[in-house]
Amino acid sequence: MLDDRKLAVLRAIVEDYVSTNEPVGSKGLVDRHNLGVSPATIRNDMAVLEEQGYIAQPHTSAGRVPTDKGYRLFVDRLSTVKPLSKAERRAIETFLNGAYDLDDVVRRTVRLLAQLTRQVAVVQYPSLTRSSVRHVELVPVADQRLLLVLITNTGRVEQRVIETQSPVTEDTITQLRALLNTCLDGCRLAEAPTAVADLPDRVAVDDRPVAAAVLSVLLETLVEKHDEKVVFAGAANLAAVDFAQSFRDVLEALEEQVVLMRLLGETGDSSTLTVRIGTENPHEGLRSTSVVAAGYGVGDQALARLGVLGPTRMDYPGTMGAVRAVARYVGQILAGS
Amino acid sequence: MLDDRKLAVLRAIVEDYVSTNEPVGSKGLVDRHNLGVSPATIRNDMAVLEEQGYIAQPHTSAGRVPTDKGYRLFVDRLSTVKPLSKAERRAIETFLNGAYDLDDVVRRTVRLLAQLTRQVAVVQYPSLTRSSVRHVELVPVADQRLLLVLITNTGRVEQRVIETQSPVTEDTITQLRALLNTCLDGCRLAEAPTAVADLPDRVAVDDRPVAAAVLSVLLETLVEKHDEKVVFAGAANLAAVDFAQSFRDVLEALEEQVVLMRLLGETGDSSTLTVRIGTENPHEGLRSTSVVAAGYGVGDQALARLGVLGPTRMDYPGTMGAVRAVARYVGQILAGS
DNA sequence: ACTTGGCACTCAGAGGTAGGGAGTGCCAGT
DNA sequence: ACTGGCACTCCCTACCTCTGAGTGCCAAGT
Repeated sequence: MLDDRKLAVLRAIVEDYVSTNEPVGSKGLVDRHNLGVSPATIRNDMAVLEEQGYIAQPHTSAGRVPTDKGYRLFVDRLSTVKPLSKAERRAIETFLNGAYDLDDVVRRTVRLLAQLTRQVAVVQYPSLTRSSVRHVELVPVADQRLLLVLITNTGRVEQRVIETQSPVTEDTITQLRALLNTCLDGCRLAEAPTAVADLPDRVAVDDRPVAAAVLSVLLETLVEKHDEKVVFAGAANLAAVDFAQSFRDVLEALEEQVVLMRLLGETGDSSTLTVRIGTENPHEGLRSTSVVAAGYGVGDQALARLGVLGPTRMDYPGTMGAVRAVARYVGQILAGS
Repeated sequence: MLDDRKLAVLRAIVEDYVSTNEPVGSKGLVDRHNLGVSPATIRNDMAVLEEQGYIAQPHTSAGRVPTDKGYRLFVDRLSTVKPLSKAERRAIETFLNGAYDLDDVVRRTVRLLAQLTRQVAVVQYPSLTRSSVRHVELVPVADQRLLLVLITNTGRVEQRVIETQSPVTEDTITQLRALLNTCLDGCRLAEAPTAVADLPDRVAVDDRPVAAAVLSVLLETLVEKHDEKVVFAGAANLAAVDFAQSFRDVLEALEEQVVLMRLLGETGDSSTLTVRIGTENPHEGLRSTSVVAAGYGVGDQALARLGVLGPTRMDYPGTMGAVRAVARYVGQILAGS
């Protein structure tokens, strides 16, 4: 269907269009790439590519522009992920090594990624459910108020206030704390609810109301999937682009946690790059954007995802290289801390 | 210098320009406001106002537009803060009451403020230094690694990892924890460093290296002023405005923590509204924006600030009302939790 | 069967021009 | 001190033309 030269032409069109942001014509193509044939021949190829839906004309008598389908083919078969330069690698290292807690790691990562790609970077906090309990802490903060602190092996710390019906003694707290930790230590968060289900039964009758209150808050914390935090940075880079739709839509989408989550896609294996181009995108307002995302995590288990959002007209090889490199490096950082 | 009518004219100009976004002329002015005089008279007044620098013409034969100086006068002497409607008050309550921890309070506040004003909202996390210690927790997370958790009376939780030279026993941790809490309980963070200065001297010789490590991390956490977190939301609302400079500049400024901090101004008394108009602004890229900010906190002590950023052409009375109301309400929420 | 040069055709964008209209400043009269 | 009248300015829009890049197609060449 598409011989080698036609593919080469498509690749050339994508590359030129990405770098110039102008519809590319047959003449310019043969000038810039040595294709060994005349413009007229290229025109024929282009006609075929257009018929098949890989490229399109903004209007008659203009050059061609890749369609989403064209970019898709380019990404799948015509490009290779571009490894980062030494300088870029070093930048990643120095930038991320200074981080001192999870919050800081995420903040730095998202800024780094935005800077590297000159686009909008999106980073999801390591998922709670896939990680495991490192420690549970129960702290009295007032007469009838406790603070529950949950620390996971990814360094994430969750806190919730618990209101109790009656004052709680120091002893009860100590007992509960010990109980919680024996039940939960090292436990996968996904399995935690069952591990603590019988908590109220294991304390003195007087303490049961308190235990129940603690339990309910704990469960709430554990199942809080929708709370998976996502942050973004580099919105300013959007200004450089002119989108099909107003980029108000894009900004609005970015401020919606839920949309952002879905944008990155399902958490799958680590280090698998996902590319979602234009209309492949779930969200209405992001029809003219593409997303390059990857999972990251400790070992080969992905804890969460991170990625980049930009115009469909994007340097895919470069962006993919940056995303992959950053994802790997963040994984290492998390494993080491 | 400026008689009452001239002031009324200026007020009318500001109001009209804010609502229509078009230079306002003498004819329209007398039509929409009953000033009781003819356009020609108004023209004379406008000439004076222009000469004094309160208004300007974009070009000859166009209407007048308020200058920064004009807005300043308007804010200082010609307008009153507009109280919110009942519906808006209720919205604030329902929106903020569901919050379950500090993070959530801040997140909700910033979104609420953005929605109410249809502009960019900026909220600073309650400052550490002004609040006091509610509890310190020390948790072993690995052989040679401790987690220090600091809980303040504003509900803020700070965590830091501590690396120790050698393994630490459970006993040592318990002792240190108790010691820290007796030293620090209820202590103002500003005074905390002196309160714990002698920590290493109060433990057994063997434990001193550990105590020193803990102490240094704790001090680090306490003095970490530059880390004052600031968040913003509602960037999408910027799209509706056309700025003098590219709004890339504005977005870039918003993503800089430092700039954002300075934007809100010095933390002063609670509930004092600060308005900074156009060039009064410290930052280069924000010369065509105004900031309305207020302190918020528990009681009359301001812990931090929050505010709104928008075009100089802004509904000042309404914005000021919203900022003031939200600041007060957040203060209540913090006090009650 | 593919490639090529030639050629007529199309159409977006740049640049130029004219007319309308909103607004002003000034002046003389009340 | 205010007002109506009037000449003037100049932005904005609509309309025009013209240029040039790019195309599709065809007939000839390999």
